[in-house]
Amino acid sequence: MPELPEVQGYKTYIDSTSLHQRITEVDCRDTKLLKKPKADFDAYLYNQELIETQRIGKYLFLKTTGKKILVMHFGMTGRPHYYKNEEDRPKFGHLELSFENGFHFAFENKRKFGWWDLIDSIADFKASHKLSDDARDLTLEDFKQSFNGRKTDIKKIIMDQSVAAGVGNWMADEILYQSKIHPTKKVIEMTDTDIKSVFDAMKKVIEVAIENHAHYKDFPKTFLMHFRKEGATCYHTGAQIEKIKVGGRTTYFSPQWQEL
DNA sequence: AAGGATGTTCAGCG
DNA sequence: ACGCTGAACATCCT
Repeated sequence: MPELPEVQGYKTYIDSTSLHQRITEVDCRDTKLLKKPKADFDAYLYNQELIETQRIGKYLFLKTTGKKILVMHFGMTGRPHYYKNEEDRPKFGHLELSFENGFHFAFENKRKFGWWDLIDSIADFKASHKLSDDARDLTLEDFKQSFNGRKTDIKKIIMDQSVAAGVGNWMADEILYQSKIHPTKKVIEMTDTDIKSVFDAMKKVIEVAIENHAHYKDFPKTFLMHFRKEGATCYHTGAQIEKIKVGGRTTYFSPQWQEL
């Protein structure tokens, strides 16, 4: 689930539930999800408050009253869940912060690909992870710049977090469907017009998805998400959606709509 | 019930 | 040094 629009929703959710409350406990059911020793999380979070969040791509940074910034990545199956009663703790809430008001912030993570870390600087983190500006804020100039010297498929490029932070597998398919570009189109063969249409589609997909709270069923009828499965019917051409692998990732596209 | 999964990282190769 | 590929990661869901 969590690509840029989902994580944006998580940010809004956390902002409206979990800020400005003293942390009374840091609970960890599986230390593999922590990039630093559990003792560090206790030392830097206990008795502190979350004060502000910032999202870059799929990463969420939580500034605290303490000396460190808490970073979360939701992996493939993560989401936050704020609750009060112990019986409501989610089954896969492997990490959790408890607050003075008796509520808990659970970090649900079914497949355990998500993690927490503690860092000093968002700018340093962004640089060391080679993250581009968040795709929502990215300029066409920077986007186009990233294509220089690359010889691979367009889908791989837009999923590259150093090109457009926040774009993941479903968004990449949606963006290419909206821009009528074939996922294995080599970027070196793309015209400026092609690149701009991908860029514009990316912006559109991001905003539409955020407006609809990443709830795919509410997306416009013309969005691939409604028929993003093998053999489903393309809204525009009536042809069958095809499934292929691009850069190791399952990819859905509409053959006549997105011609090579 | 085996295979696939919306992500990231890293080793290995050219 | 850089870009690309494929595997690994841990585990649940279909």
